[in-house]
Amino acid sequence: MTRASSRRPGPPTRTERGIPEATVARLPVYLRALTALSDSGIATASSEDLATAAGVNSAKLRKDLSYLGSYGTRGVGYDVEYLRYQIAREIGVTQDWAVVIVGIGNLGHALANYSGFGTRGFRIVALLDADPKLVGERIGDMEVRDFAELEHIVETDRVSIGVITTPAGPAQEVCDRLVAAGVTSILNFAPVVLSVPDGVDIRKVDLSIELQILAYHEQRKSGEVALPQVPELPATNALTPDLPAVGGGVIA
Amino acid sequence: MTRASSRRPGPPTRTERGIPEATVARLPVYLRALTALSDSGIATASSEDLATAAGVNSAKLRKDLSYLGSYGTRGVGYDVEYLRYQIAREIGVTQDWAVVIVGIGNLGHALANYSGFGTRGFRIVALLDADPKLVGERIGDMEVRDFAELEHIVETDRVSIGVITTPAGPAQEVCDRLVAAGVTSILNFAPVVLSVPDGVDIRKVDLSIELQILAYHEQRKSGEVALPQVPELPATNALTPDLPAVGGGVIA
DNA sequence: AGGAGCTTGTGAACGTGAGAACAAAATCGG
DNA sequence: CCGATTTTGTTCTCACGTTCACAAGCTCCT
Repeated sequence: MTRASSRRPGPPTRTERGIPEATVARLPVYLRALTALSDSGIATASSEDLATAAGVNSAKLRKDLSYLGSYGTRGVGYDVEYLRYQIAREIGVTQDWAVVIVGIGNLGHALANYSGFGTRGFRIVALLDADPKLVGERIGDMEVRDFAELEHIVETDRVSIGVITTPAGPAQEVCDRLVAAGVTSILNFAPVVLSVPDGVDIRKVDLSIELQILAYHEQRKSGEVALPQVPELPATNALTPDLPAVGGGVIA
Repeated sequence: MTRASSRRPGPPTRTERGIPEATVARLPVYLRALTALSDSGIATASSEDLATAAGVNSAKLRKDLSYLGSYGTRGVGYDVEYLRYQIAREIGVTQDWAVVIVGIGNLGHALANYSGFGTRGFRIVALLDADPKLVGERIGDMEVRDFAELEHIVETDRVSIGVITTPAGPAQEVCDRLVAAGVTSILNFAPVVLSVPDGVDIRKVDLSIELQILAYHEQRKSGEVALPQVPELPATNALTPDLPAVGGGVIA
């Protein structure tokens, strides 16, 4: 090889204020486990204890925690309260995040009623829907407001997180409006791929995809035998004689 | 080294009826994209078209599809209907999977009403709850039945997939009952880590974890400045002076 | 004070996944 | 019938994530 690629030469640059994404995704699980231990009156826990409570293996847990700093004590373990606070701070749930929910159908209803929104650290500031028949309806101690008020609400309440629980159809438009209004994190429950500009984070929760993944594994459990493998690709191009129908509807 | 470990010596054993997990998780997305294209009357699509519709890059899509077989035509692309059928067959949604939903609170209600359960291939055969006040209530064209009927229903309707939408408390017990009754795939919405024996697949959908992941990234967007890093670990062991409260409640 | 016994934090090996790049194969125009 | 063009399928390389294994460090007991 002649020339070194454009890699930075210095040290491995570990922890350059960068926690691996896989670790970030597990921190909330650890936080929940610590809360449960704390509620049980347990003051100290080893990585083994914590790992069991969180459903991971202890080496992974230790490595994950090591990205945050050295919060344990060798020979002893971790102080539950202290570690809990450190993780909460790292995630950012020591402060309050304002959240809007757009689309008050069945799912939107369910989320609006979700006590405390599952976790402290998040505060629903508005339930929005474009349907005039829904506007004004009371859910818990909140009232459904018109989607047109979005921009005003986002600015006033400094909303940075939006939850989309509309059907697939209007989801992209709702998403664009949210982004234009200044929302920079979106949790999408609608069964579509949303596109957002750089700088906006988006996460997807999709029931039917989860079910299909389960079905895939289920399929090769029961049988264990080979499936009716590849029914031979038709001659060349005269495809689609009459394949069995599958799926259908935009919300497939 | 003296003795070779118990690794099979043969060829790389590629595609020994094993599709990478990351690919399996994307197949449902491709299926949905193909359905959308099909509904738009598009008969043929290139990997580029498909990748755009699915929100991935085209090299990844081609590699994913290659695990299923050679279903494309070089210089042309993929036949939408044909590929859709092949993916559906691979996932297993060409057959019908019987599903029970346990826990008919807000979320259970929402899922029960979810038209067609999002995708063909899944059929809700029962809504179960242990609360006598809920039993007998009609939701859509179904009636809530007593959780005690679980074993009978699972056997009669050959249920292999269970959805848990109870609160965190009873979730593990419900899970154990499902497994004992013969359910081998579980989709868990309760905010707890469930333990299941080998051979049972479990997937988790967790709103508060998703929100916390968004919060983490949001936190280092707005500031971009360093956080009030590590407030110095207290002397040695006299921890927990009075850290700010965070979280709380078992369902944290 | 010193050694035994735990438990953390981390270096190194391994496995999986992503993306670039290209050869193989099909169509189409002349 | 042949070469240009298009697009797939696949190989190769790199980055990321997981797991093992062990040295460093803390506590407790003698």
